[in-house]
Amino acid sequence: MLLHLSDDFNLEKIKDSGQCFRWEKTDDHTYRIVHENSCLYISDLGNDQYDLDCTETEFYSVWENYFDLHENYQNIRKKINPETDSFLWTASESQKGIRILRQNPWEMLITFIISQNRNIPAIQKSVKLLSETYGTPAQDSRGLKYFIFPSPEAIALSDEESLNQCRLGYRAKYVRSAAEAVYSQKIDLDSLYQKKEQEVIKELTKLYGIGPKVANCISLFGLHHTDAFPKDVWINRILEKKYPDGYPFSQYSPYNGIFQQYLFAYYRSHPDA
DNA sequence: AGGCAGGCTTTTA
DNA sequence: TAAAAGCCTGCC
Repeated sequence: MLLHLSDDFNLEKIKDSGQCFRWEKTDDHTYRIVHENSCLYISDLGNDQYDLDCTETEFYSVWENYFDLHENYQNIRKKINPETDSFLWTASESQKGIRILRQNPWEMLITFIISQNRNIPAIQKSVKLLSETYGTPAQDSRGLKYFIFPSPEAIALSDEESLNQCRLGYRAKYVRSAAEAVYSQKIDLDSLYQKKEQEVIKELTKLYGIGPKVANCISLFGLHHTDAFPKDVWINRILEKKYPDGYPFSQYSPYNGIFQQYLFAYYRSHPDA
């Protein structure tokens, strides 16, 4: 189906923002995206037009929500004042087009445990290996195979040797432990959607291998708590250099997480800014 | 109690 | 060789 969008939407910027690790560029304008049980080819045709190889029914039941299209990002960016916060304004102008995807919380839990102390290509590699080892195969609209992200059960019951072959390193024990916690219902991820941010972080950091940074990533990217603010090495450098007198979190609530993405993506592409 | 150094698997640049 | 969307453990 053909889709016209007037709000911020840039596939390349979303892909490069480091929130999704199962996007694959298939040609200059097209990405193949795996989300839960579905797989989508989406092409940027220019002039705010997009071609999606799905039915309207599937678009409205799956992808409209996945891309967070009910939210107006242009409007959110109006909270940024170029006079009082020139750095965030520059970052947002440069990186507008990023959206916070509504991804699966269980997948984000595992993905961001894997992310610690690694760069993005290495994260993609492990997520791919996990999916190919423990996920269910399916066929996309072009007849090509893709893998649905593994269930908690599949990882919780996996044998140690094959899990180690997913190149998780010392994180393998964290991944297994998290899978066991979800599989045994020691933690109920869906219940976290309604809870307050502070409570969510508290629950998540109880899990082995999940500290404040990863918990905030799961909250932002898996539960769509747009006020969550992951502080990684890059963000800490920004806060030190650009906001020595403090960052105005309360002013930007409840969109701290969205603005964090602009800062993160901008600083990574302009490390000397 | 709370803070901090050291270690950790593997990949990437 | 160092750094990478960090966290755990042990020591003070």
